[in-house]
Amino acid sequence: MAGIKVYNTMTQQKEKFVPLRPGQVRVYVCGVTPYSSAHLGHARPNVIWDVIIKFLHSRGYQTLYVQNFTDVDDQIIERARDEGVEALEFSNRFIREYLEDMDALGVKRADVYPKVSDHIPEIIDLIRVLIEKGHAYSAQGDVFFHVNSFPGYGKLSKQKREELLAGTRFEVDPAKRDAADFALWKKAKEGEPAWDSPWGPGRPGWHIECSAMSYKYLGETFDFHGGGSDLIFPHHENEIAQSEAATGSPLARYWVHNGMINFKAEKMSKSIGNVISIGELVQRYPAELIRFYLLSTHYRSNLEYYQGKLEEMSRGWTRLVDTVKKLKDNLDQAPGQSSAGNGDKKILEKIEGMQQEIEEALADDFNTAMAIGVLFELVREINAYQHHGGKDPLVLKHAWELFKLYGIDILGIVNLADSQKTGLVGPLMELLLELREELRKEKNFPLADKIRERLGDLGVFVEDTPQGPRWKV
RNA sequence: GGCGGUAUAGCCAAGUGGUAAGGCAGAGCUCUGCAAAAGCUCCAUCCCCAGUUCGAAUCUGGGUGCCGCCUCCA
Repeated sequence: MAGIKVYNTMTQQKEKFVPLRPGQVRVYVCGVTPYSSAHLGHARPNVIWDVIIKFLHSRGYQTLYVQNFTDVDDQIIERARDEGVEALEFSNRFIREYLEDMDALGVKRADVYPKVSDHIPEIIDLIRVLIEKGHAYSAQGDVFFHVNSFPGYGKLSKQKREELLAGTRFEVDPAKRDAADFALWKKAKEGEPAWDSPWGPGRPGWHIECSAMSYKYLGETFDFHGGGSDLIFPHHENEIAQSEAATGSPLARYWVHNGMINFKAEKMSKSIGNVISIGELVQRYPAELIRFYLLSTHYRSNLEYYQGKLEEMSRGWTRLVDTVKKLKDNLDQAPGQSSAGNGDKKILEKIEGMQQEIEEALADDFNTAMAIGVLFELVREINAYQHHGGKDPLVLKHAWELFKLYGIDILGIVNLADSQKTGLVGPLMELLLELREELRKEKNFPLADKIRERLGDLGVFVEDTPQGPRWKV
């Protein structure tokens, strides 16, 4: 089986993946600051890591997956105050919604979702260590990380320290020794949530929570650190500085960053306001279609979204899903005995080859786009086989197993359930189609066509196949 | 201005130095009572210039365009 290779932002190349502990993979992915509804841009890393985790499981790895919530933050405090509610109550609402959105997308939950508000002591401990080691200093109730004390600063984003200072466009806090120094602890302001600390009441700065929480749950060094490419600087750079200055060990072995989703050639972003919420999306489209869209492009590339994009995607996606559904039906009805003719052997070999291609694609920096491409080759192959009358259960079963493993279990882009066929609808449709079949036998085509047409008006598509009529909503 | 990434058919998109996966759209055909579905066939020499090489979309150098980061951001 193909070994796994991963593109590492740190080294800017694909590397062979070797976990720190044999058979076990530890993953930290930066989550969100919960002050508004999750949007499509947030869905991307979640779906990608969902696939990576499931793929690792299929390869026999155990995983420990942590994703944080930064629930102590300026925006949260501000908006909660506008609404007149407690900051934590405010953020908890969006955390719940976030988790529900990810559930709706078929994302398996992480093992731990640590929140900043639950880890203040750990954060304080870490800051204390950094001060003791001379990497941080307190100044009138604030604590800053001293960037010049950490020689590796800039190694992830490939920035030079001097140039970072030159590019500063914001007002520099006069309490800082250097403009590039960043806050580990912020002195409390009037009316803001605050915790006691050795430096007085206050709250953590933005980056320190990830260092403290990843250390707590995953240890000094773990395997994957993920997140959007917009986090490379300053967030991940600062995490590295804090963690590595404190422990002396590398923070993560592989840095994995996903590309942005653009709306009209511009990054989808809460601050720009051009977002499309996940809640809205899952109302309108099947989760599997959304995942299909997200996974059709390699995770490191940028991805476009625009009105009608999902409709466009759905045409190809429907062909995939319909093929799998029909295949499954035919397999369930197929005779138990395999005839194993010569033609059947040939296609079995082809299917075998496709499985290898998919494995290689996923192992090669999680190339889901290529894996989907191969799945479409299988679609064509198995449709052609059945088109020409092939029905060897061995062949059907093999094809089905690939669709099941990759299409359903790992990528999550295929759904078999017809939610709208539940209740009375199913039996009623069966009755109607049975009667229509009798009309067709009697060559009463005008009436049969009328039924099909009227059902079409209702959004029910009927097609006549050699195996009898099929319908879908 | 600095740093990173990217540039492949009408659109989306993969691509490991050896002569361009896949999807959508389009054209023709087969099957079908019709329709649909499905199948078959057709549809690109890879931004520009120079170089390395027997051979480059793939490597090197130089351009140009686009995106991201440098301020909160998945």
